[in-house]
Order: sequence, then structure tokens, then C-alpha cells
Amino acid sequence: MNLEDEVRYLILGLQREGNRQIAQVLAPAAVTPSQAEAISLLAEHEVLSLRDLGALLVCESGDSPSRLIDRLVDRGLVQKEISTLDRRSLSLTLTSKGVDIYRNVIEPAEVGIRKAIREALSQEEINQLHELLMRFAGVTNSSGALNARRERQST
Amino acid sequence: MNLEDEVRYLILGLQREGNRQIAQVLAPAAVTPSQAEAISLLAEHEVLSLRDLGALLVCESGDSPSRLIDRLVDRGLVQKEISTLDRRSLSLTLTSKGVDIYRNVIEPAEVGIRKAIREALSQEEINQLHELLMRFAGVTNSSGALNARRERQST
DNA sequence: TGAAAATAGATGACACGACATACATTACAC
DNA sequence: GTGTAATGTATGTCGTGTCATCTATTTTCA
Repeated sequence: MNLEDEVRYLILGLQREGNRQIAQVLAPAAVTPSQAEAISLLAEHEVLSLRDLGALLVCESGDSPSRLIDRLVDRGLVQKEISTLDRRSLSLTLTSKGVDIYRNVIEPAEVGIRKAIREALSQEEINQLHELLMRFAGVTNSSGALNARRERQST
Repeated sequence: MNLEDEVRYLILGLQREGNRQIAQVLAPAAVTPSQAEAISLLAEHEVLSLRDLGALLVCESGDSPSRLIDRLVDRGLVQKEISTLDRRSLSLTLTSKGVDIYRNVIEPAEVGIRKAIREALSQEEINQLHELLMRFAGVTNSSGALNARRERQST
């Protein structure tokens, strides 16, 4: 297999295996990796509309993540209110139960993931990998959500 | 956001966007990226059991991809026979229609993807990225299927 | 040999993820 | 101001992906 195919499948494989490992860590709290990403963003930004959240989520294309959020609302982790400024728009916030899950489960899991990455690669390798992935993602239009996160620092 | 998180989300984002773009190229033939991976492996290996195919697929964990294949059987692209040596096992092969789809749609798509990657990154960058991803995947247990492919060269 | 373990695959359940479509609300153009 | 376009969200559909469980067949080994 040529290098281009290998790179492509390595990215796929790393995403899949990473997702499985993260899912395992989150499983005791019955939270999925995608749900954790949404909760984490809500913990950082306090209030978001579905559309804004969708723009920040890497795990889903811009499409508004109605159903992802609905499940969190059903479980009492997220509160969903109609915005008073624009009745089309939703104001999403974490409930106290959502904040608990974030603090006790998701944040520790994120810390653990970072640690695992630092143990897998040297700081120098992480820097190089980051730079190459940024270039690759930039050229292939894959960094939309990450760019949106940089432009929209917190709340 | 720190570098570890960025690397993690860049890999996720690249996988997602890559998948969307490949899906678009394959859409006219109503073939999904996962189906294309399976067909491509069958084109290379002539005959595979479900289990062997599962071991070579990056897109699914080792779990036998019964349903992925069932859809291809339903569409007449793959033939599924009970092995005579071991009646538990299946012998999967491409039908002539499956070979056609491979030659006319999937193989050209794969060539296009490789070209797109070479246009996104320099040869030197591809080499570096490949090396770093190999290290990362090796340490994190993410290269199972790719290793299996190397050990099982063609038929 | 014959019971237990291992293996190959099928299937149910659940949550994505992408796309298309539908609906309500707001913005805009004139 | 009103008709029209744009926007925010909901929902249907389809194909994954993952895990758990089930059945049929083969291996193992006491």
C-alpha cells in the first residue's frame, strides 16, 4: 500500500480506536464521546444555540445536532429554552446534573486522554504532528469547527 | 486549547471531512466509503471469510461485518457461500457486477484521493506525517487492520 | 468418544452521522 | 407594510459502528 493510502487509513484507524477508548472511559456514566464533546462545549460557553453548538462540534457537520441534544435533555443534563430574542433559536445550558457529570466524569476523562497522548509521543513529536495535521486539515477544509472555537473564545 | 486536544480533534475532523468527501465521490454509484473499503479488499484478495475481511477492515472493529456485507449481497455486488472446509465460515467473492463497480468507480476514486493528498502536502510532509501517525497508532493499538494487511499480502 | 471450550457468524439494541425535507420565525426588499 | 428570502430547528431515512447475546459448527482434551 502506498503512503497516501496508509496515511488515510491511519487517520481512520486512530479516530476509531480513540473513539472506542474514550467510549470505554465514559461508559460508566453512560455518556458517549459525542455527548461528552457537546457537554464540554456547554461547560465552557455557558449558553449556546443549537446552531452555534453545531459550528463548534467537530463530531458532526454543521447540521444542527438536535437529536444529540435531545438525548441529553431527556437525561436531564441539558436545559433547552426558546430564546427570547429570537423565537427560532434555542438557549442551551447545562443543568446542575450536567455540570456534575462534566466535573466528575468528562473533565477527568479529558485529562486522562491528554496524558495518554503525552505518553504515546514526545513533546517534539506532538508539535510536529500538530503542525502537519493543521496544514492537512487547512488544505482539505477539515478545520471548520476548530477554527470556530478559536474565534469564539469562551462564553 | 492545548496541543493534545487539538491533535485529537484534528484527527477526528480529518476523518469526518475525508469521509464526507469520499462519500460524495462514491454517491453516484450508491456506494458508501465502508462498502468501498470492503469491495476493494475483496478485489485484492479474491476470497475472504467474514472474519478475515473484518480483520483487514479499518472502518470496523474486528467484529464480523455481517451487515455491511449483507447489503452488498443484496445489491448483487458480493457473493456469499458457505465454506466447504468449515461450514461455520463464509467464502466471500465479488460478483462480476462487483468487479465492474470496483474498476469503474472505486479504483478511480482511490486514485483521486491519493492525488488530492499529494496536492495537499509535499512528499516530505507526507513522509513525516506517515511516520508520526505510525508511531502514534502503534503505541495506541490503532494499527491492527493495517498490520493484518501487511502480513496478508494479496490472496 | 464425549463433554466442554473455542470459533464463525447472525441478530437485537442503541446512538450516531449525513442528507433531504418540512415548519416556524425573522429579516429584507420594495 | 407585505411578499419573499433567509434562518433556526425538527424530523424522516439510511447506513454505519459498537456491544451483547444467540446459534451452529468445529476443536480440544480428559
